[in-house]
Amino acid sequence: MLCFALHSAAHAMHAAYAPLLEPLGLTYPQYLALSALAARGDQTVSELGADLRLESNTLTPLLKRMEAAGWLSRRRDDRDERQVRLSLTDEGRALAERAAGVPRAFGEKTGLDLAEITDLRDILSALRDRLKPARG
Amino acid sequence: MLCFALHSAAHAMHAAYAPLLEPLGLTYPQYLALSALAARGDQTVSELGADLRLESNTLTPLLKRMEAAGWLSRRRDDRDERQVRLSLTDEGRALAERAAGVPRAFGEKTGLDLAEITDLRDILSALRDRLKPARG
DNA sequence: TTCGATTTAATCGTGTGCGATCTAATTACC
DNA sequence: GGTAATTAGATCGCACACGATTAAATCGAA
Repeated sequence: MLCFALHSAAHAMHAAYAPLLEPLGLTYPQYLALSALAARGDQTVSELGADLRLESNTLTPLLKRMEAAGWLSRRRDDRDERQVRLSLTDEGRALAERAAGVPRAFGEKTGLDLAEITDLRDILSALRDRLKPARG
Repeated sequence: MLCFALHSAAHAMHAAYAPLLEPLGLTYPQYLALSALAARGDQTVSELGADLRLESNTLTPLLKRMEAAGWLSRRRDDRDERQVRLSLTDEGRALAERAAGVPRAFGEKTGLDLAEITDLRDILSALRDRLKPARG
């Protein structure tokens, strides 16, 4: 069953990430949001959601917790007040830098070499996009 | 980033399964539990947890919902009353049969051929076991 | 220009997941 | 045989994740 292999591998990946993120005070989805904002700069909630494949009903409470932690600010856009613009605080950017080493530490845990990691990543990304195109 | 590819592929897999399971009234974890019990026969909560890589704090409420739906029974073992034995009802077995076709329908959605599916499944299972050995 | 359609977040309810803790039952050891 | 250690589930609190709905802002067509 491919489905269970995929499910349980993602599960194990989560478990492997947890001890790496726990010292930073981050959950895995928070880490993804922080990294996306650090990589792409300020974004709206929907833009971030398109990147992470998450809806506002998931992101809103997650982002509020990150705002309460002092890592980002949420402000209504002046031009279009329906949109909420997200920007990392200095503290958030500093945390993102500290978190930048985490994927390398995870890569070592996998026991795969760089080529294997790249191949697997591409296969999974293609599978994801076939199952669920971004913004669709 | 392998981690995001894995995370988002599992996410997309979930989304692809949902419309297949919804007519049966099953969530994805419930489908896994039902399939495991149908395949392996009666099990205790910990045995099922070892298969699915889940703890009792996750399984107990899930199994109670499935018991309330009439798909399985939970009974303390006579020999060792710490253990709870799970067995599918007739209704549960019938549902498991109806659900047996779901992986095939999912396989078609992936657009992969059988060899690709098998390869990917083995790679992911091996990765999972390296990250998090069963029962350990 | 105005009123309906669309877009964007937020809110609510349900269902996982897990760490920490609890209770009850069983086993191990002196 | 009695007490400590272990084991099996259950409970609690927190954090996602999503479907459905709501509210507000904006857009568009008659």
